[in-house]
Amino acid sequence: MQSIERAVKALKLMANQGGEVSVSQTGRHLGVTRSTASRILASLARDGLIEQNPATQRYQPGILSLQLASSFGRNIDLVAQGETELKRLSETTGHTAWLGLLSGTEVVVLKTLRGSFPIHFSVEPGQRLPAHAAALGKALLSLKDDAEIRELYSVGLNASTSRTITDIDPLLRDLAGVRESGVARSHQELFEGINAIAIAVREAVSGRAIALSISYPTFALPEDGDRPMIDALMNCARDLGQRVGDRRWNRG
Amino acid sequence: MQSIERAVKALKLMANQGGEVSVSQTGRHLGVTRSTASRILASLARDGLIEQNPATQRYQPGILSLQLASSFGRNIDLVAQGETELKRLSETTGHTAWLGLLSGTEVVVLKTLRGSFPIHFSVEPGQRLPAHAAALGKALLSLKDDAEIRELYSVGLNASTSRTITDIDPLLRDLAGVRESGVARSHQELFEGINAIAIAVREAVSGRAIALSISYPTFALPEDGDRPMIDALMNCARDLGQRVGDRRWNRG
DNA sequence: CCGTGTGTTGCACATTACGCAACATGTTGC
DNA sequence: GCAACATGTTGCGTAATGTGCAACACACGG
Repeated sequence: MQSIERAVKALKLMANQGGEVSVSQTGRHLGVTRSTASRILASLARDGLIEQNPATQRYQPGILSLQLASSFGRNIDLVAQGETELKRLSETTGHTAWLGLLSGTEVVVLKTLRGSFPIHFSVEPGQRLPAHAAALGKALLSLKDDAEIRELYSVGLNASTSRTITDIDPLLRDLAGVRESGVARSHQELFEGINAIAIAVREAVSGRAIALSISYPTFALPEDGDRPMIDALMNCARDLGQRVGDRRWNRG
Repeated sequence: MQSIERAVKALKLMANQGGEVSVSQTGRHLGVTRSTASRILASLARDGLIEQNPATQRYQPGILSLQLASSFGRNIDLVAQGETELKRLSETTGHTAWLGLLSGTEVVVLKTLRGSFPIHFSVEPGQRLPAHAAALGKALLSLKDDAEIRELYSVGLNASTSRTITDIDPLLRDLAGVRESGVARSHQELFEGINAIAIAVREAVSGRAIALSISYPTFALPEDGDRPMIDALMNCARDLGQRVGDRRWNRG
């Protein structure tokens, strides 16, 4: 169904462009004339999925897009259960708990929940982070095999901070460590002054995976290490895994 | 563009059905055969706007829908400014601050922010509430004239609690009061044990409107009335209105 | 084991979306 | 102030595209 697929591609472009596209831009991206692009966007706007900014004439997400997104995950057991786990995680550790899933080389943040700690950092749900720089992302990448990861990163790795891993081989070594220890870390690799730890949980039947994570300011790292936080994280991940049937937790 | 409009209608159905639709159901709703419905949904799923639940074979919102929604409002001044206002509102009053806009007879909740008060109640962003029962909704309805409101509610008013206004004439009287005082109230009309106050702000050029609101447990209503909360709310609404050019605040 | 419900795929037809061109409306540069 | 350009929208004729029908595959229940 050509026109619908073009329409969805236009929406994807919109999401990638920070929520605003022009007709011409869309036409170029889709390889169609401006007339077609105009008609596609007008059709999408007809029921409020997107809307045209009267000032700029550009198109942006509409109310319907919000309503759609609000029911995301409601019928996905892993996500619904994961969201309840977040509360426990932020309460026991006192830091910000994150939930995310992988989309290409990016992590989509589904939800964040701040803890009692006064310093707090997070992003809006729906935002994307480079997977190779985020703990969430590395936890999820570690579920894939090296060949697939090389394929994903054939275009290269962008740096977010001076500590970001920017070559594929060090990344694969890091991920091997993640598989062994079961925990992914990012120490200021995504944001200066922010550390994070993460664990992925996979649903047995569907193969779908999400990751739970804790982020905290680098200066708040305890003298005796992050072991307590990791234990809290592991408890949550294990409970979630048992409920959705992750094999890794169903051994003993 | 027929097929795209059908596709958007399918998405709308999905949002109304709590995030899951079957092919047959969609076909019936659109007045097309199952084959067409199947092709429409498959096309929407191709780039991840929706996805098919492998267990139930039904379709549900996909990752792309989240990404779209996350950029909603980023290019709408009124919404962006309103979100920053929420913080001040929840901090000064200690209660939960809400931001919403009208869609038909429903309020779409854009964002909520809890205050310091230990009891807290809210819904997820993107969720919809019946406008005639919510303070947010009544504030927004009060911007319309009676004829239009009668038209909107020609189907009738559903009750959410025993205190919900269920007839059009009392609603119009209530809204007349809102226009006069500038503040909309809902005392347990939407949820038992929850009160709320709200003020709408309109953008001068586009005519777009949002509402700011505070909700609090009924038992927490101070002896001396809700005047302090209303003042806080009015301050925020006034500041927001001045920044986006609401005429009501530009007199003196 | 049959009956019913569901989701998907070929196929032939004609409905529908396409590019082209033209128009309207800014926006930029001299 | 007037070109020169860029952008968004609308008719129109053509042909590509989406449509219903029918058949198939599969799951479920009696």
